[in-house]
Amino acid sequence: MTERNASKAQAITSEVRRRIVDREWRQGDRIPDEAELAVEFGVARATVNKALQMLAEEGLLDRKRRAGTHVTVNPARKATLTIPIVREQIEQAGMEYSHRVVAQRRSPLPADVAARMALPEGRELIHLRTVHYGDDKPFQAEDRWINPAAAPGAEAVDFQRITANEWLVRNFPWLHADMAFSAENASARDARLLETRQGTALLILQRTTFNDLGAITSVRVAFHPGYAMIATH
Amino acid sequence: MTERNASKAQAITSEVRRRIVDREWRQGDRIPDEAELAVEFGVARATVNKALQMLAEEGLLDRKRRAGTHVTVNPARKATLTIPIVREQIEQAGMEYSHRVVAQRRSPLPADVAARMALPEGRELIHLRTVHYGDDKPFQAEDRWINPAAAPGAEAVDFQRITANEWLVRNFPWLHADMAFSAENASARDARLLETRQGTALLILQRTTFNDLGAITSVRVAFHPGYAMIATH
DNA sequence: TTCATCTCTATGTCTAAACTTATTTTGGCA
DNA sequence: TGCCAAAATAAGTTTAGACATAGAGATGAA
Repeated sequence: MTERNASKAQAITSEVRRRIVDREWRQGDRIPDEAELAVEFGVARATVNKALQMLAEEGLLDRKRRAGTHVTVNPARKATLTIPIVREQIEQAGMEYSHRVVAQRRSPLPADVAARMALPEGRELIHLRTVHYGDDKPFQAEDRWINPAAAPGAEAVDFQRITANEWLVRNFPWLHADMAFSAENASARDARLLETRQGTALLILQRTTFNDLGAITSVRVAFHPGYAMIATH
Repeated sequence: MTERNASKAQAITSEVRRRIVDREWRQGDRIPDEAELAVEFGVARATVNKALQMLAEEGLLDRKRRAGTHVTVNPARKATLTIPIVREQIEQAGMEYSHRVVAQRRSPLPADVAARMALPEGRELIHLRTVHYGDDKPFQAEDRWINPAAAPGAEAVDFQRITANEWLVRNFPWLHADMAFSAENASARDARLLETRQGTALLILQRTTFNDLGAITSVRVAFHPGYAMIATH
């Protein structure tokens, strides 16, 4: 057993992980079944089940009824990204947060955003452009569309006082989200808002969220040059 | 209850999620404790516990002993990214996969990579540059360092036949990984390998993996222009 | 042979009950 | 009033046992 101060299930995941990493159990091998491991570790089968399910979710094990549990051959591993709230992220970095609403109006939806939101092109939504600053240096520029049909009350909010993201996240939890990372050369507008040169490579995060009434919001976030989105596993 | 054909725990997560989305339970509200919900749903407390733990992991609920379960106020939601194996990704898109090893040699570790791998600068590792193609169009260019101390046998592998990623992933499961996404303007080399123009914005994935012997490999992947990394939740 | 059907097995799920533990609440004491 | 210790509480974990079910393998019919 590897761990000391954890739950039994945790200790079992650690030990199984160790056996895989140390290649006692090779990729593709079938490992002993739950009942056997329960005996080996001196715990109930439910405990082994919990441990192995965790490792299966992690992508280290493949489990199938009747076929048993195998060490994954080609572990296409997963990473969890936490998308923080900008203000919290900036404040955690010890900087002073501020933001500026560059534009706020009702506008007809352009085709690309309409497709992402599964709404008809030309529908009038709230269109918002905001720049977020850390210690007065541009941190990210967001271009957001908000659907009042799925987020009633949005028209009445003063987004100078509370950021759209915070207001939405606090009031309209979503059921489903699409997300994509890409890179773009800064447009003239991006460059102006982020105080950089046109053409600079920017990390772009495009995210659309949905609840049972449809798309809530779709946002394109352009991060300041050099920004890296970190994930650890 | 919302779901029909799922487990009881699943049905409970759906129903609780619905109550939150429909704002029957508002952000910050304390929800009934496990015992009460168990009675309401007519299941054992363990089943409610499982359901609520799932929602807590998702970031929708905050749970504390004695204090009870609350709807998260500022859900900084998580997204799971699956980092696929290039070849599988290309083949799944219906394209024909091929790759070319541009360079393979032992070289002294530069400072930035050394820092990421927690190895001394100047240590001689295997350095590999590979381009992966889909239907003969460049898909990604990778610049990889492999530590034979953590991945014994790496020197003897013919990386023309099997890609480094596949060989490593199949033979050396990792315990820990660091990952970062960023954007860079294509260098002259990037541009040549990806058959694009210098300065084009490229999505860069930087990943370092570790096992109990230390850093296994550190790789910088430059995707072809326009590539987007997708996550759904 | 090939296909359909049956059987069996390892995982999936649930339950009731017990015990553990973090944390809040309280109540007593100074 | 302020502080500390004790009690209470809600979640965390485990257990033994049961039943459900996917799906691999065996069996048998065509």
